[in-house]
Amino acid sequence: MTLEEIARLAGCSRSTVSRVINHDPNVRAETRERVWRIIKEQDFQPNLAARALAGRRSRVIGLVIPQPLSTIFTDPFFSMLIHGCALACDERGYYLMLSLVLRQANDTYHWLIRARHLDGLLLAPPLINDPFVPHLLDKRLPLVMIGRIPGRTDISTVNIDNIKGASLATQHLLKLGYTRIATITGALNLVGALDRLEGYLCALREAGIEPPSEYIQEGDWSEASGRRAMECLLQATPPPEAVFAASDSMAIGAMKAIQAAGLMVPNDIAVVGFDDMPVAATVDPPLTTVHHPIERIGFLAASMLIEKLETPPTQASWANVQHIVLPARLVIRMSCGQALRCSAHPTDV
Amino acid sequence: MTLEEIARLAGCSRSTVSRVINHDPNVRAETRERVWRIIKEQDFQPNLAARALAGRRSRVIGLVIPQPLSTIFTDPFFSMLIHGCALACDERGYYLMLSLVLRQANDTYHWLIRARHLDGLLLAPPLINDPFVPHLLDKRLPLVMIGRIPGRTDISTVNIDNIKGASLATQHLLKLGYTRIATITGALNLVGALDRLEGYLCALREAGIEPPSEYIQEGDWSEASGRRAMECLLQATPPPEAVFAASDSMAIGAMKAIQAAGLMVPNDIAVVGFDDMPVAATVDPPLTTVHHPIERIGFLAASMLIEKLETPPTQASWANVQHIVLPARLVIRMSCGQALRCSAHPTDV
DNA sequence: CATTCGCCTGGGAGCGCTCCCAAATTTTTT
DNA sequence: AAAAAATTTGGGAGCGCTCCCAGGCGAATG
Repeated sequence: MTLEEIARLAGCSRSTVSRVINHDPNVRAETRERVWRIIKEQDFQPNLAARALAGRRSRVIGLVIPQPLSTIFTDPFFSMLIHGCALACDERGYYLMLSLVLRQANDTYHWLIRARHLDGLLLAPPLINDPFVPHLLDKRLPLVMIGRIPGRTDISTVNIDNIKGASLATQHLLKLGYTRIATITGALNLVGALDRLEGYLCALREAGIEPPSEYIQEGDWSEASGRRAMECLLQATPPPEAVFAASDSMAIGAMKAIQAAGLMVPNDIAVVGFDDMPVAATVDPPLTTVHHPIERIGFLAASMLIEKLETPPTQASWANVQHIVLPARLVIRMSCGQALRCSAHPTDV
Repeated sequence: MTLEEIARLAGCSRSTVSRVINHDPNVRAETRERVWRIIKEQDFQPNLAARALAGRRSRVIGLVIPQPLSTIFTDPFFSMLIHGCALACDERGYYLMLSLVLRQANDTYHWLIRARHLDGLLLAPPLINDPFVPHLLDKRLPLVMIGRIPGRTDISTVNIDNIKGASLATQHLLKLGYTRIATITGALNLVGALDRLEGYLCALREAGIEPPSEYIQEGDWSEASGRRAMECLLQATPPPEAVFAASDSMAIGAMKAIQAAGLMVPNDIAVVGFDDMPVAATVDPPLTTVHHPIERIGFLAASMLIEKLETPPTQASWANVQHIVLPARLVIRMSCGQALRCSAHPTDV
């Protein structure tokens, strides 16, 4: 089944059918309807390879997550991100290709791009100074970054306001009266982790507090690392009264360490997380955290990229760089100790 | 950069370059080398869309995992499976497309297949009586199943011997002297879970033991479900001395339930898992389990599919159905209590 | 030495679309 | 009513490959 055959059945030409499929407005309403009816009737799908070859675009966009497969497929963060991207692609008739990094990242993407298989790229937060990014830009491949990249304003980005979010969380702890506030950071070779650390520091300094260096522990986003970091924090003298963890997983790890030490959250030590992942609401006690609309970010990034792809490069393409920064919002639950300071129910270790 | 240009640089014709790229033996060695050199020099990649259009195949195979995204991206099982498939594809110059099920599965795949975007499909274990499978077969799309599908021998499969594996695990517990052996099954709408249950039952019956129905608890593969199931088992009178869990996650959940009840593994209750995921070796106590070479299974399934695709359909295609069943192997660690019955070190709850 | 056979090589004919221009049709204007 | 303008339609020319057939060349054969 081809365009030509549909055209024959509809009593018009190949070109008209093509116009209908591509939503070209220059088709008489009546003709359009007739053609659509035949297309539906025959359950016709245009051949993607032919479209790609003739139209010089594949309608496939790649999502690159510079992390090992085992991380991508274990952290629900990525599941949500991918879901958001996939939804946007679906809505606009694009295909999302997860670029699975097996060999050298450079090679693989380079390959796909050169083979004209990819129209554009979504790039999840790369490591700081990732050599891959300049490599991609040189190719002038349409690119949207999820997360910001310091020192470059020529790449479109979608991001949450990490600094503000971390600030909000820390300020909330300050407001509750805690002064010995520690933090467990994410992996510090990621901009997001640095930003959250900065937000934490800013909030404390604004309150005139300079945290001792032992109050700043580096994690790697995982629950296990949160647990280890908290174990270190418990050794500090004096130990902190509250902890801001840069991710919910780490916050949960920290809570487990606290509970394993025979202490209680939030009565003995308050904990605040970041990301507001689904688990945050169901752990015990429910975790106070900063909401991070990951799925929405993925959706926006993919939409932005598709928009770019479909806008003819009339204006200088360097000019239409956009930066979307979504506001962070604090979700107050029990783990920070607000109303709960006297009514906590014991946890079931 | 096109075939034609490479040909010009190499002083030969488009056809010859095409032959070189496609490893056609009918090219003089000297010419072949010269052409390869130019290709490397120019960093040339043939246009995929053109190849797909002219060659009537896309070199893209789809991997369908009939599970919600959140499951796929959370269970390391799938990460390993995907990795295996991706490696095989990479090796043979194919692309793996994860088919993300957003809307109706039927629709999405139907779509991709009709648009000639997919040459073949890898299908991870579908639910029993999944209406999707017959749908796919009607299309005569090359298909390889990971896991078996009862009552159909016309689909190629790659699988581990689940029945034998579960038997081995149960027999091992019997050999250690346990007689009150319970099981935590996987989700029973999956063939794999049924097979593992069957293996467990067979082993017990061979030993002349008929387990009471309360010794058989259904889980859903998750750690949480293992924990819940174990809590039920602990209520049984008399409680079991040993538990065979149909997955490592559930086994770990069970161990946590046992430890939370103030009992010890394996001294009070022995636990055996299934899958031998990386965590199995690192939990405390290390988990005795059945090795499941998931990555290898993915690799084999993808290789088999590609083989099918590249074999011209000379012989009746219905005839070349293959079933690979990999043997299961027991990995004995500490959690079953073997040597450990008197030397267990306490766990750090 | 002419003939046959094998091995290489070149080029034509598409694959099923999109893009573009020109022709046909309709609508608006004078 | 004819002319001009706007709208709608048709078909040619590719996109960059693969497939196939025909032709060139040298070695083996009679």
